[in-house]
Amino acid sequence: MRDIARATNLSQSTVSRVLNRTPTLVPIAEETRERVLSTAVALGYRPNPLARGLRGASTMLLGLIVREITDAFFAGAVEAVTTAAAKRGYNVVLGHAHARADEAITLWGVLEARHCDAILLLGDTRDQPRLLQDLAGAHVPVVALWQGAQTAGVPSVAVDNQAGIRAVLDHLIELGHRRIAFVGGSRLGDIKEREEAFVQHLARLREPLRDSYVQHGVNEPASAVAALDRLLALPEPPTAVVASTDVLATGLLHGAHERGLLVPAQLSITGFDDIPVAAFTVPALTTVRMPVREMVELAVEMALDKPDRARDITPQALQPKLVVRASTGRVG
Amino acid sequence: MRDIARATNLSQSTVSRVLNRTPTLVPIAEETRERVLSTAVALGYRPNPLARGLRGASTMLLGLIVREITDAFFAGAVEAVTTAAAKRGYNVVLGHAHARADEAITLWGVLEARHCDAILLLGDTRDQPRLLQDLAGAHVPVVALWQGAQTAGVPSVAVDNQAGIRAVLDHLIELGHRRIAFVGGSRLGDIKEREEAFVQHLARLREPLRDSYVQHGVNEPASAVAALDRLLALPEPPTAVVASTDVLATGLLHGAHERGLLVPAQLSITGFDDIPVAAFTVPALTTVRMPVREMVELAVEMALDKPDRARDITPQALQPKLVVRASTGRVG
DNA sequence: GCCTTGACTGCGAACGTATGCAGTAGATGG
DNA sequence: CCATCTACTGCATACGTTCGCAGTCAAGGC
Repeated sequence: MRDIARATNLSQSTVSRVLNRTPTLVPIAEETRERVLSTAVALGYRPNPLARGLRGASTMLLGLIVREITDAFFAGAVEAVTTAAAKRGYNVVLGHAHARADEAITLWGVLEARHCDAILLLGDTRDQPRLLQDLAGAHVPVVALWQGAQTAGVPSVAVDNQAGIRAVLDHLIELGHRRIAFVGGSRLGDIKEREEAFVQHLARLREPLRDSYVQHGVNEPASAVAALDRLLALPEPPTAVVASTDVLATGLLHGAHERGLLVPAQLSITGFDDIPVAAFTVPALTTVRMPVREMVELAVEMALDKPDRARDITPQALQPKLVVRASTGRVG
Repeated sequence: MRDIARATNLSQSTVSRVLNRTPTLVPIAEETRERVLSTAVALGYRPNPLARGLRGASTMLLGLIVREITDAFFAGAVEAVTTAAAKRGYNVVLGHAHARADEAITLWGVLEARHCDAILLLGDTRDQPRLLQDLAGAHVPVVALWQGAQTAGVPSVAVDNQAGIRAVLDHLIELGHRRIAFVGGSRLGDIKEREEAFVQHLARLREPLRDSYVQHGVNEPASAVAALDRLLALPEPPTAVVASTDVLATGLLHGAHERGLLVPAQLSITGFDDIPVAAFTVPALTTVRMPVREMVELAVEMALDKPDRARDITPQALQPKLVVRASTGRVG
């Protein structure tokens, strides 16, 4: 920038004012503006975000803490975030928490130190109350995604898990299923909400919930395989299994095939999220499509475009949509 | 930092020297050091990376340009990178190129402007010669991963694609297959090397390569399904298909199932990469395991620990390993 | 012709850190 | 007792910006 000032015989401050097209208190001559801009281009000027941030201005950095990036669903979400951020000229600083909340806290500190303009939190971290506490007292807008609906203190964007589960259950009931089991990945956030929605909706439909029909584990295919084994060992094994995520559903499909069960003839399986691979499993997975892009867009908008109002907004949960494919069929 | 200086009645410069445990020219009294450190902790001091970078020092930022983060394989790689970077106290700035090389160029500029200490390039970008040109003239160490072996100008870490393909082919031949086809995702980098290795090794084994037995597309399951259709329509359809990636193999499994083909009884399918879901497809996928962590660790080491020597190093390609699962069987 | 006004532009101080160089003690040797 | 050396510590500046404030110059009103 100093080079530009020298080349144009102007002061460095004037150059700064021109380049920021800022709604400045003082006016700038049109001729000067053009002269500066052209020489800026000629000299290949690139602003230094470090110096800008140092002065307290925007760093154009969006912090992103993601709990488990290996998860296909979150990978897609990260993509959506980078896209939405890039659209606004922002860069994304990625923090990976390895599913360990204490690391998330560390990351949090790091990102704050980096003066990110906003921070997005992907995936549930409510098992770590201290993190949310820190977050609430932060001087950077924070928006949480996929933490479940009732996140206290932190603005969040959620999906209507109840509606999704209702759609899945109605679909299975309509196909004649009565023995429907649930496989959850953990007891956190969205997963927990889906489990509760499962139990509640079954009760509302006056369908019995049998013993041990709700299984837990971690959100990995292997865990689903183990849960399936437990379900099949029951005196009255289920004819349909609702998985709380597509990742688990993938494990169920695999487990069923390994044990010689035909899907959907002998066992119907549903997922949740509609990750890209869900359309290409064997058989293709009936699941609930998550409006990832919409949710991310909304979150980024909240975080960057109207950060001051973010705290007040409690957006209604966005609506998911049932996608029927080949992994569900009439009870056999 | 100034607060610490005030609290300890020392100058800010001394505090800086202590906190950086720098091999300083001038010595520092042990007592002072401890006094500074304790008050630093007490005041909850956090260094400001912006200011540090401004002064020309390290920003502790690792730039990461990834071509397609939705790809399950790259998602795993990103995880490995964040882990390796965190181990060294580095943060990762994520750039997503959306498979568009021109965006990668933009990102490149952005990351350079952010004064990243090093930049990692994930996935092939050799279709954009200008990018590599810029990279070669960069004043930041750049290391490329999964660009194929013969990357000119830029230090890179590669996998021995030939060895992987040889292992797959030997395995299939041993199972009695003679009609073996190949499905590639594109004609770039690793994929291209795998295709070439396929053709070469078949020739070395004196096995005929039939017409149209090498199919192309993009690296998505749907593309593999289309390729499979073309292969099955041939007068002599293959008994085994080698996919250049697990993502494509997933599509092949899906396509085969949809068309009523039993895997592996009627058709054997192999992948490449061993993405996490490969062990849980239906049936479980025979594939080639990519040493992702080792490769990433090596790349990060090259980029951060010995950047000056990075340009000279031409690491031998790391060795992949055949993983036999259930998607391959004796020719039926 | 002088003063006011308005339209610009430049000056200079911050932001938080790193570091060369100059200072200031106390210790030690002559 | 003075000079010299050593072991520290402080001063000052630079890094590339932003922005409040002061300065300059021409035009216009009286």
